[in-house]
Amino acid sequence: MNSSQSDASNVATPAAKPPAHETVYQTIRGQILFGELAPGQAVTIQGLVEALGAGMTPVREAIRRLISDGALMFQGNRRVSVPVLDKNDLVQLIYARKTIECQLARLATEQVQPSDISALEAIDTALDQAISSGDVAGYLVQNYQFHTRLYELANAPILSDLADRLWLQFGPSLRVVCGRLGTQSFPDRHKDILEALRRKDPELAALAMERDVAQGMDQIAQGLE
Amino acid sequence: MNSSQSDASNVATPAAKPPAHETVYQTIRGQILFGELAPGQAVTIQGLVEALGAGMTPVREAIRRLISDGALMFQGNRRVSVPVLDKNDLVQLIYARKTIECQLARLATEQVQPSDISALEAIDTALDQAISSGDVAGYLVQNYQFHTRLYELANAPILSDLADRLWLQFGPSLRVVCGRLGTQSFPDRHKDILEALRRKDPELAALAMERDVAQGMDQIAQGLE
DNA sequence: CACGCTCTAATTTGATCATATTCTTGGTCA
DNA sequence: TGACCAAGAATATGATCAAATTAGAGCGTG
Repeated sequence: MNSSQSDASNVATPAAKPPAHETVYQTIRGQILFGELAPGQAVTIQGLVEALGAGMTPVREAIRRLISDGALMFQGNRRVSVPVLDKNDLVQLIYARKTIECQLARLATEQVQPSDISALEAIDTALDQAISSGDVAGYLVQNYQFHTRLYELANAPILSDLADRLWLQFGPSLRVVCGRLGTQSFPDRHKDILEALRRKDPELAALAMERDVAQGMDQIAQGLE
Repeated sequence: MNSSQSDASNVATPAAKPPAHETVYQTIRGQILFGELAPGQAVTIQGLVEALGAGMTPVREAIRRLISDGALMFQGNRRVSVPVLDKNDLVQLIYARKTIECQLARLATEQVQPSDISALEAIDTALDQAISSGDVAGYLVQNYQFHTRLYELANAPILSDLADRLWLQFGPSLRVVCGRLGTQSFPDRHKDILEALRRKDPELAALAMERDVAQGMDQIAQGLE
């Protein structure tokens, strides 16, 4: 009868430890968005089991989720790899991002509070610092954070999920491009988005978002040669 | 020598039996789209294990995929259920369906072949028969088939995946509505889509698709009271 | 004689299952 | 009413089976 656990865990556990498969999922997801996994790279279950020190079942479940997300690809035989985008994929992603994320920007504008704007400004400041210091990984994280936080404001979980899915698909390619070009050439469209939020002008926000999306996807397109 | 399998199995096995988790996934997916699972219904792993006669691991993986698809919902504690749509969800689904599926209709129109139109007409005929005979399940299947086949023509896998995801989310609710109202009140917009395909007019196809989507989603909206 | 091809064996990896552990829940008793 | 307890379900592990890729040896040919 060890009291180490039962203590105060009855009514409300403040942070009921996340299941292993969730932790594994978030870890791999982060690696795909920001980190080690590059387009075309093969992903093995047993490799992840050893790398993450997790069991086999949680890793398998996480991989299934990521395949469903479009973040990983099931290669017909039993191989799994990070997808490589072609021109056609990119055109589709551009269309989807523009329609979905512009709408999220509109919805967010209608509901935004001053405190929300402050939080986004803080992220944008961190983003600027990452750019000026050439911190590619930091840039990617802050950029993703900015969009994610903005979309949370829209109170539109279904559209936000769709946007997340899209980010997982172009994330690896964006990382490769940024790794090649560095952070020097990013005019910051987020200032325009923030200005639109302050004015509470949905169409202006959508326009700024469209430019931001176009710019980011252009980077990737150039990276494809 | 039976040529069913061994023939030419060196280079490319034509139908190398799908893994169990794939089979289970497709089965549950079908049940969500057309069948037994209603919005709000609880789904247990062990229940599916017994119902499908499958092992536990494949069922778990299939459920993770379906949760990622938005077809099932993870209820915080370890419970899983079929999501219930509210008004806000429906508004988002309508926007996403219109933008994604209209674009798919445009792309399909640009690439459609006469044989493709014939195949779609055959599906539409079967759909009409299902409507006139009051076969709700048949209507749902043929309707889904019509859209899926059309989207395959667009040669846009990323957008098609997004559309599939959306269908999985409103599928259960559509089924409930159809079960209540029967099949009598469905003016068939597919004829307009087929006409646009024959004329190779992308914008006309997009318009017809928008009407079809609006009509279907309207049914669900009325079902929500 | 050397180069290349194919068939086979071994290793690596994925798929599945049986089982132990942990957590939620509903009932029961003080 | 509140807390404890038991039952059932989900999570997680490791082992086992099956499939596929790779490496290597043997054979044939230029």
